Amino acid sequence: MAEISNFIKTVMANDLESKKVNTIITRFPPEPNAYLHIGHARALVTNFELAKSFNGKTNLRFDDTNPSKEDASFVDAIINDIKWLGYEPNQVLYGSDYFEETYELAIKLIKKGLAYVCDLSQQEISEYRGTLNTPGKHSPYRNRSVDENLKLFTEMREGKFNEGEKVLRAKIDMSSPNINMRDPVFYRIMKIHHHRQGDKWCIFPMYDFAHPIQDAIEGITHSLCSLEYDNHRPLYDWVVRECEMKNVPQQIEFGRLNINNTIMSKRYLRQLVEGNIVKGYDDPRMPTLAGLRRRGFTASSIREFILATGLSRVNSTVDSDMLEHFLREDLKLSTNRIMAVTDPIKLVITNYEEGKIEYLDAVNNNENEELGNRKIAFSRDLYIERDDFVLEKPNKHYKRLALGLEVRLYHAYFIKANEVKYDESGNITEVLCTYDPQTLSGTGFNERKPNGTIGFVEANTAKKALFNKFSPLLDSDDAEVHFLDRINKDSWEECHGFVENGEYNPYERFQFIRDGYYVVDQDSKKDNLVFNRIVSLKSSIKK
RNA sequence: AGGCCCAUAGCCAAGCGGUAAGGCAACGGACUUUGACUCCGUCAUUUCGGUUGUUCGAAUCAACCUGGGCCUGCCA
Repeated sequence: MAEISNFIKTVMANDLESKKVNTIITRFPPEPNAYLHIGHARALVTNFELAKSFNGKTNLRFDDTNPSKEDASFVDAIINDIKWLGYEPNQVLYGSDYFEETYELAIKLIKKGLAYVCDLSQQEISEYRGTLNTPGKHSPYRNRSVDENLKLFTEMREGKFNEGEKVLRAKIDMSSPNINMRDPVFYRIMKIHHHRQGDKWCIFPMYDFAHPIQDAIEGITHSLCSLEYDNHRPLYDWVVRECEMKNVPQQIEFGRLNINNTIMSKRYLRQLVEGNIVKGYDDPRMPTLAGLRRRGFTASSIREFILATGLSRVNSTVDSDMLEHFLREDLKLSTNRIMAVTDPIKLVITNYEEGKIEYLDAVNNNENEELGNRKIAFSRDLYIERDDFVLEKPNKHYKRLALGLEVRLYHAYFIKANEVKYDESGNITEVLCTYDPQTLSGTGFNERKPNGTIGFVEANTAKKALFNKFSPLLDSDDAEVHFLDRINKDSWEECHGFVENGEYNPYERFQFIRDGYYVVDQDSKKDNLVFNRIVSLKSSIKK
């Protein structure tokens, strides 16, 4: 098991030391407006693993302070993904459940003279705020009396004003070089139904006010977030201090995780789903946890990937090879390896008895005897992968079949290619071979070395299968305009092939000997894109 | 440009004043019932973005420079 990044551990350890505390509580605060994707997994795994390593706990808290963007439909999916990843939240909480306390704290700030109701329009607030280079100026409403603010704020809550008419603002410093400190808005009016609170509220706290309060109320010791909240930390601390919260959480920022050639933006993922380019957030092409799960990724491989990849105060873009590496690592001992041919070419063993089918012993996994053996069919008529055959051996590294060469058929015999048949257009339709019965796998035959080992499937018994060659969703650098177009065209190639007719359980993972292909199960009742297998061995083809 | 943050190999990432961990990728080779796996080897010394400085000693400290990121929502 990999360990959590030193960067965060060190920060944490120092902090614990100075506070004389010996346990921590973290929280994972998704906004319920999308599915979790592999990028979120960094925060997710980090929060949970960190708590675990300090003997602490992690709360799941839905950050639902803006009802215009959120709805309940993502809540279950998020909980499900977290559990699938192997984590059990200490509590499942909702930011909106603290609205009453949050409101009381706003009153407290007003009484302390640190918050005021402002009548400026949105645009005016923006103008008064100043720019990066020039200080802002005070709102004309900044010096309202405590009593007047109290009255107005109460009326805001009672719904006496329209959206946009008034907001509650903190009174901090309009000339601060940190624009977040220039009297930030803490409450706005939104006459919208909230998925959890119903119509109880028409004023909603902003993230900057609500989040630190929620953390403090829950006793969160360390509030991890991404780099862009760095500028908000002074405000976070201000809120905790001025609200006189007993618990003082520490905000720690770290970089986001990206994976190359993978599109991670919520906006684009939403477009894919809503535009019906993919079949939902759990489509195997999606980088969501649900999509990766259907693509065959294991929870443990994702956890290990996140831990191994580390984190720091830099947004990182990790090679997708790394993700696949950890999947292979996880599957290599635990899965059966069955054979399949994605782009078939007929292979006939001319010296094998016509009409006979024999069943050979095949090891399910060379590295894990416990997985046992299975029987695979073998006969005169086989299919092999089209690019496992070439007329002439091109170089010394070529370890597949060519005319005149002998290779091993995996789990079976040595065969030698003697002749090729063509169709009218000159395409190869059939390779004629002879086999050597002495060379059966497992018999210890070692008088000759074959020019490699290739996979095959017995033609009469094989199951037809539809494969998709998966290419990851395109790079986020690509121009927006071409975005959907490209995904549609290039990310999904189908091909018809065969899988050996084994007794494997269709819902069990196995490794398949070609990299980058996924089996499509057409028989599924649900839809015809059920990916129940992961294809994870490293590329067996080198050009 | 005002403020803050960041910079170690193709990609991640340790290191926190004592002479550059590890992983992925790549490349040699051995082995092999997949070219996988495993094993062995290679892969930052005009070296840590650059330049100056402090120091017996600097990736680590300081200053400046360069490059990148974030911030002017009643989003989170």
